[in-house]
Amino acid sequence: MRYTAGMAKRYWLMKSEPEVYSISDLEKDGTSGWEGVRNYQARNSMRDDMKDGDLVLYYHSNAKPPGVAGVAKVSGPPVPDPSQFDKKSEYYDATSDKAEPRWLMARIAFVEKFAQVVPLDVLKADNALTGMPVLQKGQRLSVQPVSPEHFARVLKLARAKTRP
DNA sequence: GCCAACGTTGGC
DNA sequence: GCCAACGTTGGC
Repeated sequence: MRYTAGMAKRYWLMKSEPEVYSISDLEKDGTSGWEGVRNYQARNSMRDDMKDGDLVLYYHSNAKPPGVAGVAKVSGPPVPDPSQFDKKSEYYDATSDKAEPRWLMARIAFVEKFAQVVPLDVLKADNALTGMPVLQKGQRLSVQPVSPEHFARVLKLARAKTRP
């Protein structure tokens, strides 16, 4: 799919540890549910604000180097996170009601894997990205809003990377 | 592996 | 409702 910054209503950044689920895993699977978020602010974003077609910066945390590895898009409406009802899952939540699930998750689809990760230190060094939430010290939120300007800038940095 | 920052829990 | 203790995140 061809896309440009500016075509989505809203932009997001989602963090994943690549050893757990990387952009390449998403590429292989095509789509994926964003299971295991147990933070209310992140859940609220997925439940209330993420809409079909919104574009997502796919961020690799706890990686070498950490940084934005590609782009995904929100696919369809939020759905209950199945892991909350799975007793074998580390994300099992005995207090969640099946009729009124506590944890809703976004579904996302693969869009693009960057030729090279745009590393965190490059993001931090870029004046146009001042104020971007992921760059703030102590920012642990796994689902974050991104401004259209910041999204476009990160895409540009990804495109500017020299190819091997 | 360390540890600062942060969110959640639970005693009171 | 306060806040200390605890668990987790995530860069380094």
